[in-house]
Amino acid sequence: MAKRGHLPPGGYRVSDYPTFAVTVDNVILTMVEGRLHVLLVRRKEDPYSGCWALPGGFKRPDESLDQAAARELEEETGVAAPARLMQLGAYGDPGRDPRTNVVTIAYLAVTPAISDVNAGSDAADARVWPVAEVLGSLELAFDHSVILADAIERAAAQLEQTDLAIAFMGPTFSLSELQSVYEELWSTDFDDANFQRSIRASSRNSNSAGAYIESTGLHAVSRPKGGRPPELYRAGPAWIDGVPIRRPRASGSAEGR
Amino acid sequence: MAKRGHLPPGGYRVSDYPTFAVTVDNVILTMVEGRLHVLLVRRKEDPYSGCWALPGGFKRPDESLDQAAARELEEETGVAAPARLMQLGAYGDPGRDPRTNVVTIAYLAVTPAISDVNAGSDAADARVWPVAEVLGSLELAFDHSVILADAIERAAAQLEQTDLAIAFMGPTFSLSELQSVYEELWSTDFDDANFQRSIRASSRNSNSAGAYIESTGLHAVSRPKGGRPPELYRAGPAWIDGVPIRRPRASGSAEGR
DNA sequence: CCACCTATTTGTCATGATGACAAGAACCTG
DNA sequence: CAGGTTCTTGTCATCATGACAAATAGGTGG
Repeated sequence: MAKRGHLPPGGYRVSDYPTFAVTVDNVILTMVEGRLHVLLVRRKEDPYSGCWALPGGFKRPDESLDQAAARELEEETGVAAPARLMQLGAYGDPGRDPRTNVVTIAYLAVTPAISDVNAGSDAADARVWPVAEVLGSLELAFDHSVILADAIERAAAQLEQTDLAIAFMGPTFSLSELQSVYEELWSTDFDDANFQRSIRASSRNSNSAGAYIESTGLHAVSRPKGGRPPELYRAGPAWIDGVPIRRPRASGSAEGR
Repeated sequence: MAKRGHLPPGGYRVSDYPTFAVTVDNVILTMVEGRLHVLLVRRKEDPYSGCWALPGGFKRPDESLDQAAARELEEETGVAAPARLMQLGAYGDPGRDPRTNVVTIAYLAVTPAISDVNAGSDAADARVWPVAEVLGSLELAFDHSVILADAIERAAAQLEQTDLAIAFMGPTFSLSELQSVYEELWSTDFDDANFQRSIRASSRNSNSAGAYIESTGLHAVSRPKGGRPPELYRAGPAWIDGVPIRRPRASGSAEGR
């Protein structure tokens, strides 16, 4: 505060104030064989060289934070930015980057299974990892483990409020694929019959613009292990808000993750 | 990207990358006579000198973002930081500050009625404003109108997930005071009887650690206009999650705010 | 003191959502 | 075709919610 007292009247010089580097980091979640995965890159340079990290990089002055996030994602992994790249939060603890003062803005998005991931020039490698493995044993660079944990929590919360679960799906999908998303992120186990009933109920949103999901007339091709081929659905048009399905509240003791 | 190609092997100079000023801004919401209010300060210096703005200021390198938010709030308004100062998001569009590249991290908190607000040395004035008035006619500095709108939306969403509504209340409160918080932020009108039933139901959380609210034996003193004096409640101990009351979904046409 | 007003609280009832579970349908393999 | 797997339809009891009536506990004006 003393500083400000010495300022010339009518303004102050911005150079009196500390400066920071601003970066963006992306948490890209996807579902592979019913398990939650996250897209990571292996760092090529110090600090944390060789370490796995969230794809991200420095913001430029002439772009918005959202644009920076989308650009860095594509540059480092070759993955096109999903439609809804939502801001997760800012992380700026002193010392989180050993070099200098860095504040990072974390972004969260969800995609269908990613076909090809290509490490950009800044990264030594890039691939999707099972989240359970990453949080369990893998050491991420910086405070990226914290960011990842926050992202998963946020994604789980969003499932109840928005149609985020659909973003995990491809152009068409079965209800059991959709069910696995909710079950994985909420660590719950739905009754198949009741799940279908609830989802279909939210798609009969008589009032709203569109339904949560729409039936295509199609059925999936049968798979080696057998079972009745499921009906295929697609995302409903312009579904905005409402509650796709309600998250069961823990009834007994506390629950971990 | 060309830049990075010329870097010395084994590292890079941070000075090659653009720097930013990082600020924090606080949205402090409170309820005055049943209407939502927000705490603002009048700027003393350029840019936007004389304009009303969210209380905030520059982050220092040796403090966390949370600490910076709490410090700036107290410095500029004399208001002690509420217990739960939660991060709202980062705003970093190019040109949002005419001086230089500034990224701001917005915080959101809720307090009971504030007794005394005192403009700090950086501010010409400080007081609470009705939110309806601010969003309707008052021009805020920078992009603070956008931040405020986002904050209100977030607060409304949090009402359904957490016990945030209690943070608007003083040490003891009546259920109709609590009801007015939900009604104001959700633009709804609850049936008094049903509201009480729902709130009391969430306080009988048999399993969880604590109840949402607890009954004190007391009753409020009667007021000039008459009416049965309401029973007084206090916040329940360590209520964590669950759903205090469910937000009614819009049934008919679209809704503003 | 009594009629009348206001605000809070308790109670009733019909409806709709949810959880548990049974059973049928459509495909696989052997 | 028997038996296994997965998806789908149906039933039933229970619980939460919205609408509404009525009782309670205070005020004010005559």
